[in-house]
This record gives sequence, C-alpha cells and structure tokens, in this order.
Amino acid sequence: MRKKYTIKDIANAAGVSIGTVDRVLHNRGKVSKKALLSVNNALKEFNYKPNPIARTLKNNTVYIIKVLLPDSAKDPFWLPGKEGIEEVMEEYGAFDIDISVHYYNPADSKSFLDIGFGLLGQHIDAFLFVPLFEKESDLLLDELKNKDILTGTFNSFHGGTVDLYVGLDLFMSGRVAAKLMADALKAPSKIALVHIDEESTNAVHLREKERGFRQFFKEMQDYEVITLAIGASGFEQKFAAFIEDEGVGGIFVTTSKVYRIVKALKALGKTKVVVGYDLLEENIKALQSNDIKFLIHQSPKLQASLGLKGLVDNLLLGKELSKKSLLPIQIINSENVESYLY
Amino acid sequence: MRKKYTIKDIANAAGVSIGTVDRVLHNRGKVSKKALLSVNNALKEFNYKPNPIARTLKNNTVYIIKVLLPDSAKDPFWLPGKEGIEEVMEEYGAFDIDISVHYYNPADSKSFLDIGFGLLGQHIDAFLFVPLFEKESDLLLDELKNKDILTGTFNSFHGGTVDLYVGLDLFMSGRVAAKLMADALKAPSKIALVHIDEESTNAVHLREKERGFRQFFKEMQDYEVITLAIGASGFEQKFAAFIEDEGVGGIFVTTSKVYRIVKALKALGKTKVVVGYDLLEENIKALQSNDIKFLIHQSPKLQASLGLKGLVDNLLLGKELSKKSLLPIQIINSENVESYLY
DNA sequence: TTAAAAAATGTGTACGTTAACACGTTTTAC
DNA sequence: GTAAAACGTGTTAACGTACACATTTTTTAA
Repeated sequence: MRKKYTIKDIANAAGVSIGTVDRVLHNRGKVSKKALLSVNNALKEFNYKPNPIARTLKNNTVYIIKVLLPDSAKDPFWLPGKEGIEEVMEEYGAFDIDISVHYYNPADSKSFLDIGFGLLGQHIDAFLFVPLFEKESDLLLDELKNKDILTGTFNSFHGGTVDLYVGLDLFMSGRVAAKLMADALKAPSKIALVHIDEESTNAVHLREKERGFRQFFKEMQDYEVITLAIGASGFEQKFAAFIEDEGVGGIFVTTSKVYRIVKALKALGKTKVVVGYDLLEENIKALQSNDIKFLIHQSPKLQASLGLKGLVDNLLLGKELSKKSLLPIQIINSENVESYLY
Repeated sequence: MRKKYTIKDIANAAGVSIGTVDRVLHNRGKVSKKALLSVNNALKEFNYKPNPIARTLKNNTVYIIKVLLPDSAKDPFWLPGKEGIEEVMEEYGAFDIDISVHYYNPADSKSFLDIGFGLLGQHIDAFLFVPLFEKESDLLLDELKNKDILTGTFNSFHGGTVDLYVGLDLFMSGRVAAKLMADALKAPSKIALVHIDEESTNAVHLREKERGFRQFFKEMQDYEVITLAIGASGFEQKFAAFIEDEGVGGIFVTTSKVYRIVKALKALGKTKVVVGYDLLEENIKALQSNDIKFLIHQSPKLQASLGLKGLVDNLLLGKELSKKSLLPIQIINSENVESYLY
C-alpha cells in the first residue's frame, strides 16, 4: 500500500521542522541555504504534493464570486447557461464560496453596464460574465483589472485580457455548417446566410461564423453564398420577399432563431435545407420533423459551468486556469439530439 | 458576506455540543428526542452541509483502486482510455488513493480472467474495468460483489449489476449512422453493414449498433441493408469479392477499423459513402481526405475518466454514483474533427 | 431513598497545512 | 564592547469534522 507523504515526512527526511518545510513550499524566505537544499531534495525524492484539502481548510475566507448573464427571459438561449451555473452552485454548496447570479438585458448594453458596475461596490474575488457588448465589456474589464478581480468570460470571445475564457471556435463552426450544407446540396447551388439579430451586438460573433462559412465555399466550385441580415422583430415580410426573389436551395442561420425561419418557410409553403444553431425547444422540434437538417450545439450549459468551475477551482484549490479553452463543435441531427437531452 | 455555517454554528443554535450534532448527522443514536428535534431544526434552518474537505481529512485510509483496460498496444482504440485514466490519476495525485492500471489482451478472454482475478489477492476498494467478455465479466463481477468491492464499468454495457456505468446508447448510435447514410444516399440504395472483429467478443456490442441501423431503415422506403461479418486479419479478399458482387452505395462499419475498409476500397479503385466509428489517427486522415464521410465518436477518454472519477468521488467525498450515465453521440466530419483534438 | 445501570451529552485529540509567534544565534551599528 | 537588528528555526494554535472517551443526567431497581 502506497503511503501518502505529508509535510511531516518531508520534515523528517530533511531533518528540519515542518515550519521550515512550509517556508520553503511558500517561498516565504527565512531559510538557510543548507536547509533549503535538503528540503528541496526531500520534496523531489518523495514527489510531494500538498494536500489541497487540508490547505483550503485553513483558509477561512469566503470567496465572493459574481456571475453576470444575459437574461434568459429575453432570450431562451441563455436558459441552459443559467442552469449550468446553478448546478455548479449546488455542487460547491458546502464550500467557502458565495456565488450570486445577476442578469442583464441582452438587447440593452446600458443594462449590462448598469448592473455590471453596480456589482462592484463591495469586495469581489472573481467575476464571470458574457461579454456580448464589446466596448462596454472593455470598460467593465478595465475596472475589474483595476480592482484586481479574477475575470472569466464565456460564449463570446473578447480580445481583451481575461484570466479565463470558455467558448467555441466560431469560425470553425461556420465551416462545419458549410460542409454539412455542401453535403446536402448538389452544385450548382445558391445558399442564403441569414443573421437574425435585433442589435448589432452580436455582430462580431455572427461575422466570425459567416467568415468560416464563406471561406469553406471559396474552396468549392459552383456554390454561391448570399447574406441577409435582418432584425428579429417582424422580419417575416422581408424574408418572404427575399426568398421569392432568390432561388436559394439552403439556408444557414447564424443564430438560435432558426425556428423562426422554419416557421416562415412553412407559411410560404417552401422547403429548404436549413442549418442553424442551438438546441432550443423549438429548434429541436423542427429538427425532429426534418424541417431543420442540422443544428450546431454551442453547449451553453457546459460553457457556463466550466467557466464558473474554472474560477472556483482556482480560488479554492489553486488550480491553474486555462486562458482559453475551446469546446468541440457538436453536430446535431434528428437522431442524436435525444442523447443531448439527458 | 454570507457566513459559512459549520457544525459549531448548528450546535450553538440548537443549544447542544458538536458531539451531539455529529451523532445526529451520522445517525449514531444516543440522542434524546428533544435534542434530535432542535438539531434537526437548526440543520434545516441553516441548510447545513458538512464540509466534505474537512471530512476526508480525518479519514486517513488510503483507498486502493484497480483499473483493468484492454491493452492499447493490441488495439489503438484504447489509447485515449488509457490517457483519460492517467489524467485522473494526475489530478487526484495529492489525495489518499492508490490507483493502478492493468491491461489485458482484448482478443483473449483468458488474459482478462487471469489478470482480473490476479488482482484480487490484496484488499481493494474499487475496481473499474471494460467488460468486453460477457461470461468472464460475470465471473469477475460475482467475485467483486462477494468481496464487497465497488464496481464500475464503461464502454460496454453489461447487464449485471455494477455500481457505476459510463457509456453510449449503441442502438441510438446505429440510428445516427443510418440517418447520416440516408442523407448521403438517394433511394433506392443498397447499403452494406460491416462488422470487422476477430472475436465474437464484441458481438453484443456490434449487434446493438446493427439493430439501430436496421431499425432506422425499416421505417424508410427503398433502402436495403446487407450485413457482412469478417475477421480483422486478412479480410481484404473476402471484402473485395463482396464489394464486386453487391452493388452497394454506402458502407457502415460498426468498429473503429473503418480505415481498413477505406484502404481496401482504394485498392479496388472504388468510392463509397463510408460511415464508421472512432477517432483513430488513420480514421481522421481518411475523414480529412473525404474518404470517410462521418465518424461517430465514442469518447473513450471521457468514458474512462468519468468512470474513474465517479468511483473516486464516491470513496473520497461520498458523492453519489450514477448507475448509468450515457454520453452524447457525437457526429464528426472533416470540419469539426479538429475541435476534438485539442 | 439510594445505588447502580443506562442514556445522553460534552470534551479532547487527530487529520495536514498554514502562519503567527517565540526563541536562540549571528551580524550590524555605534 | 554592547545593544539592537536580522536571521534561522521550531512550536503551537487554529481550520471543520469524526470519534473515542469522560462526564453528567436520567431511568431503573432494590
């Protein structure tokens, strides 16, 4: 039975007290060269790793973590994200952390700023948020850095320096969509790329997907891609006109609002190859009725929970945080969708 | 700042000592009705959760865990599984657990038995293994149950009672493959389903995939599915004869040996729609050169690490173990494969 | 009523790590 | 040459929980 080595074993082996070993471990100085050497030798020999459990025990501060999410009441895409956060809160319920979640209106950059800055009054250890708005996120990030708060973001990649980011390679997801589309449509074909978004908020986000999509087809013959950008409210007329004019065979929707396209197509009595994003309830229905061919799953729940876990594990256990972790791009069709719903 | 409640807070609130609270928490009896009541009230009021960290600290036994895997030298499919185990070992390196990994020959049920039973000489707390062989796994499982050892399995579902299982819904994965195939091949079409397997070992395994595949096409018109079962060694001739005779448009391979089919097809100068399993290096190459249309990813690494983590977390932190957890069925094409390789 | 037995409760120590503190030794400053 | 500062080192009391053991209270029996 392998013995577990403790700081005491190291101290014995090095012929010093645990106090000295501890000072070496934490670079707290006040150690003679001789002691330092023998301690380091012992550490290496036993491949000693401090017990993280005993370590946190001593640390009796309660870490304060704030999470700022887009309100899922405004956009159901954020519902899984909320759930992910709640699961982590439950899981870490017994630890010395105080996580609180706050919501902003994803269609209103002012609400993001108001609520975000509103949270900075008290002492905070870590801040996790979705940087939907670029400029506003910069402002917030500056302030967070100023106050020396650990920062994490997910879903939207933000150029600035955050301590942790979880997300997808959106460009690549565009290529994936393109490949699926090319599989389904014989050349020559015309394909519509549709951005459905009220705000210019998601612009960067959606533009990345478009770049990937177009880049794929640039390498192919006889495919034409045309872009349509419309607001989410009352886009039906515009879309109808668009679809009548252009003889498109497939539609790639860069947001989770694909189901709206499906509905509009049904109203017009048309059938197209539709590819879009995210496992919203309505999208799943359309997938199962074969009105959507593929969905790309952005795993918002996983993104949120990994983000929060990353911050917590860093604070609590001193685990390293991965500056940028990219999740796999998951392809969903009518048959495997169920396996994502457990 | 929210205070973290400890057993001491509960004791104070209930007007008893921490010893009494502890007895209540562990149902160790020797508590008066009155005390029981007031403690339970306090527990509820504060929503008290014992600090799992302080708890394990006290428990100074080293848990012994054995992992028994098919040898990745014999079948590269098991390489990621090995890696997953190693990562978990690294992650939990500082804890009081002693994990050792052992390997059996996936083509030899005797080696499974020999090595498996050979491990049972000393005291063991948990045993994680891949139950490739049904009868032999039953034997081992009986013995494990006898000795009151925590059991976990992954990858192959085994009817018997294990404490934890991680895997895929193989039937559903067959359906997914079928759907992808149907998308790619216009009816009427003939599709070959190929089992490449030396042993009858994987029979149940592969049969499930076949069931799902066939069931999907039963619901469709004008598709015919024919099955070919061949050994892994020297199947080229048989396969060549088969492919000449039958006018198949697509080939679904139920194992990770798809790349062999691709090679054989190339040698024959033929092109088919090929769908198979697993991200072996050679399969990935074939995917990227468009010789394989789709792969289904069984996430062996994740399966292994989730399995081991489940056992460890149960032993160490008393976390519940999920009797049966099914991973999502992941569809891989030439574009998203890279996102799985980080 | 009282002694003994049983039941209920409290106390103390340990787990591994941390960090404040105390102590002894050496160096520095005047 | 002496006082003060600097340095190296060991000791000890926490952190929250668990459990053996000691102590107190209640019940039972004579």
